Amino acid sequence: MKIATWNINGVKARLDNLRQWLTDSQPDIVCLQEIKSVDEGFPRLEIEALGYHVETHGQKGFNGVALLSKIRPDEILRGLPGDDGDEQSRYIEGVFSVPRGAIRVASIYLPNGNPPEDPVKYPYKLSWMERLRQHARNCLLLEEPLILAGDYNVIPEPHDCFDPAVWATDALFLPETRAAFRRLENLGLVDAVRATTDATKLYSFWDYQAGAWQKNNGIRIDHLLLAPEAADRLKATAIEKHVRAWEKPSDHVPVVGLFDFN
DNA sequence: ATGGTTGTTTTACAA
Repeated sequence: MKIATWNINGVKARLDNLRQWLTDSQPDIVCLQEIKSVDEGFPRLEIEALGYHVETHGQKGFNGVALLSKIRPDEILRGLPGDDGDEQSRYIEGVFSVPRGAIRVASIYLPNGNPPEDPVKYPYKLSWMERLRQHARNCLLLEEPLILAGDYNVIPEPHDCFDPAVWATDALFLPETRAAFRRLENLGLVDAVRATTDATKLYSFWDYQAGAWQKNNGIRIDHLLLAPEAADRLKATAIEKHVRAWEKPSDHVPVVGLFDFN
């Protein structure tokens, strides 16, 4: 079973790319971020025509997440628990039946947090990460395959970016950000890409500006974090970076995990 | 070299 995460930076602007990629890559479950659309604006019919079930948690103009799946989910949770006042659409979770039980898959768009000196943005990022940790801790009690996939807006380690000095004061790489990400991992969650390769210069995002793609000036911020029950089933991962060279690309590329749940 | 780009029912802001 192929499970992917992709920040598409606007589903309407990226519809041709999304259709091409779904047709080529044939993922079973796709976690999308930054659909930048309300639920009614999502190109549902076009995606359903390719054989996918569509669940969205949209928002006008910004943010917005979705789950596309070849099999229909049994349950859907919209919004990250822990703050009823949070208006931002950054979390959707689905439960899917597999031969030996059920898997739980979340699409996560973790707050960017920049600029870090902003009185609201960076504290919001850190509190959102703590809410995610609390929710993940509860999910782990179920002892089922859990896959938390998305744009974490976190560069976990210096070798996950082209030039650590450039990112030293950025909300994606500040020590407090990385520590919060480690607290999440320390629950027992495994970074799928790092579990399957020692390769360096693996990136999932290249800025549109200053020729970042051409210079391979990228960062790795899109991650699949796996509960032990999912990590035990992980066979391979891939970062589908060829998509970044397409016409009108997103600044992120799909990151996929291949699992055997049979 | 203090630049550069993309998306959004935009005309500012987020990334």
